[in-house]
Amino acid sequence: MGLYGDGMPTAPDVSSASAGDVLALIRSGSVETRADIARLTGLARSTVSQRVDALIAHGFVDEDNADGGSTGGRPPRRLQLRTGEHAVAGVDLGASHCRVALLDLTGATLAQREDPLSIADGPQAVLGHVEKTLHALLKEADHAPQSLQAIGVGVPGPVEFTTGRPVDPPIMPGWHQYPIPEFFADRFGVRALVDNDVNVMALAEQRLAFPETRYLLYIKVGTGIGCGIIADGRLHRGAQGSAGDIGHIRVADDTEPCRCGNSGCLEAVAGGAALARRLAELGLDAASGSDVVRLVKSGNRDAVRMVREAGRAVGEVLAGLVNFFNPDTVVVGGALAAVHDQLLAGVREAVYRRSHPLATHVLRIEPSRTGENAAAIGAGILAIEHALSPDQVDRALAAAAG
Amino acid sequence: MGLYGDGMPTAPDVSSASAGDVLALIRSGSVETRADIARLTGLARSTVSQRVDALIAHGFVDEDNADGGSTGGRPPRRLQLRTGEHAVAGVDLGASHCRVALLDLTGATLAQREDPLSIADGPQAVLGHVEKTLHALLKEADHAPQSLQAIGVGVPGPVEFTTGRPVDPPIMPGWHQYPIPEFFADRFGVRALVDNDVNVMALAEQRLAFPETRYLLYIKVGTGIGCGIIADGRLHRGAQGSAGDIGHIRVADDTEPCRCGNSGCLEAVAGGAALARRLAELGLDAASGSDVVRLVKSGNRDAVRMVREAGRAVGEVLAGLVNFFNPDTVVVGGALAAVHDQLLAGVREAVYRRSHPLATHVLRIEPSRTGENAAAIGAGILAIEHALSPDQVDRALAAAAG
DNA sequence: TCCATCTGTTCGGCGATCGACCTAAGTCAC
DNA sequence: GTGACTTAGGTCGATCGCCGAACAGATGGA
Repeated sequence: MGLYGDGMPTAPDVSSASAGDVLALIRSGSVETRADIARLTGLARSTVSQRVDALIAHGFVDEDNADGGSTGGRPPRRLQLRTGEHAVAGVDLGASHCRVALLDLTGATLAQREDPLSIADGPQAVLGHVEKTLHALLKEADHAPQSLQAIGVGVPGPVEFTTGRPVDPPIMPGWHQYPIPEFFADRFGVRALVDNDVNVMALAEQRLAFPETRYLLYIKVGTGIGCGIIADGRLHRGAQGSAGDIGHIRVADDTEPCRCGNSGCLEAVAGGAALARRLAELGLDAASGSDVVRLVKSGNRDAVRMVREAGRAVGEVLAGLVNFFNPDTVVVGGALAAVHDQLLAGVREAVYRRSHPLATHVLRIEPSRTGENAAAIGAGILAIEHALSPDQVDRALAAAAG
Repeated sequence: MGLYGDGMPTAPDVSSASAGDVLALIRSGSVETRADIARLTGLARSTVSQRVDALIAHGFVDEDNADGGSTGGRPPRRLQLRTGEHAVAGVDLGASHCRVALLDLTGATLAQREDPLSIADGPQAVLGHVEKTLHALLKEADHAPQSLQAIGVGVPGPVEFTTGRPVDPPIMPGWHQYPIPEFFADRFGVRALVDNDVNVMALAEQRLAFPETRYLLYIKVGTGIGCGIIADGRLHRGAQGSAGDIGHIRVADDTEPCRCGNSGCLEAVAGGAALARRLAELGLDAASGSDVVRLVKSGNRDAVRMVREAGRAVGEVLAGLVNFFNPDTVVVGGALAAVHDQLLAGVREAVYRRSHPLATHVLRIEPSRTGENAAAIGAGILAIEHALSPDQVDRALAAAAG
């Protein structure tokens, strides 16, 4: 079973399966041999072979000739996603860093690199850097540029997903309406999918760590606070693509002023920047969320208390979202999740106190299991799922045939 | 253009369209003639005719022979959903009422009836009443029982949609895990779809009043407060089917005790029952939400002020949900929406103060446009969309052919 | 060694779809 | 009016894709 094991967003459709659908079945791990496919889809074995042959001919599938696991008859030949030539890129653009990862089609990392880079330098500079880095990674992994199938990009601001353009991103001056997909189409000739960074982190978390869940919230507690939403196995982006913007939801009973002009915003109460500022006011050496983490790890009482209270504030808001959205899994990530003992205790405490029993009955609240390149991998997953979508695969086969 | 005019949840898929898909196109209003279908799907005109002929033969489609609207050539024959023999039922079970509506396949009401009936009488008594009522309505509308295609049911509590069974419904004693679909399958031989009443009201509102929107929240402010969620044109039910349960989200700065054991719950602050109780404490004659409405309409100052404040409380919570979910339309309905001038003013005030500009930029907050039988119609729509789903239609044609 | 069992391939048959051709039924220019 | 033009829809042979039966391959077990 591969990375996308049993828990594809939805079990691929089964009736009158096209070649692309067959590939989805193989990729999902629900079938391993031609005979499996015939049994599951109801297609004739001859038809299945035809589909599989086409997939093999175009390099989508590999046949593992050896080892069958016979059950008293001719041993089957195992099929699996071919990971040879193809690759995708996942790009994680942060406020002050840029991470680029080259992944094979199973999601495994072939090569990756992180550099400090200010997003405020603007699209030309930042994307130019990505372009150079990606070429370097392709060389490092010994892949031809043509092997690149698609590119996923996570950016720290709201994006109109269908066009891949940032819309009024607060911390990305110069990026408003910049056509990121066109930039990559011109350079690499492939489709680029652009999404909010928290969204792609949620995607990575669901696909890699919780493949069996279909309703997941990923809360990122870093400098600010955001939320990625997986509904029915797919990313929920909302009407304008700004869904999950929970940093300015008001926390009950708090009047902390926020840079947005309101007061009591979750971000102003529990965001890493706010905690650092308040610790600095106490005379401690803290300028950012990572300083807060350092202080907590060193056992500083004020920092521990503050993070715990931040967890409660997050939990207070989250309790409402759990009632509203009814997820089965909540994942807490971001820089502050590095001290998740303290943070999660506060979150759990508040959620279980305020949410309905029906909603919390099977609810899991867990720390993020994906590492620091979650965003890059999530962006890569976006690219993989585009490149291997049944539609896309069928188009590729039809184009090659015609 | 029919009830489901331009704004079906998603434009029906177009590639290699089956007969069911063709029907979906006709129903959505995106095509009106055979030639339209051929143009839109890319199918050969002969194939289209074959599909349409089958649909006509089985009574799904009618051909409007007259009037074409020629554009210089032979005038086309218009196609439309046949509303002749078929019908569906929509059942709205409330705490103390039962409404049954008989609808044709466009969603038009053929006959309907409402009776006072306590849901606490239990499933046998209540569903027995529905059965009798439905037979009476079929007779009234001069329809044979076999013309019934499906039944939709809205109940005032959480439901596991796939099985149609209520789960721990607080105000429905005796209904926990009761197999409602089986009851109707035994009596009428058709599929019954059971959902929460607020969900079906949201569905009715979206399909009838806001067909072009895909992300809608329907807030019902009645005795309690609940929310129906339309995401990407479909009902969002969450992991356990309890999504939208916003009555016990905490309102900032309020410590009103709630029957759930917590304090400051939205329902305890702004629910009709809570308002009535507080008005009664002021010496006014108020026992329920309808009394509150009466007092507001008669111009009672305390009642007006209280409803306005309730609107603010709803808006306070809604502001957070808008940031999180990013809908393009919010509809406020329920008994208290009868005085929506006061209620909506409070809601809008709070939402526009607390929500992000990006999320509120194109956000509409409007009173419900559907009347008091919204739930019954919404339940009926659930039934219609099941009966006319491409899968279901294809199955029906295949069964008749075989 | 031979049979049962399971996998995968080959190939003829069949049904669905296509598309060329034809008829129907209107508009428009003159 | 009349005929050219345009668009809608039907008819029918050709074609393509899928099915399924027969066959070949490859193993375990009697």
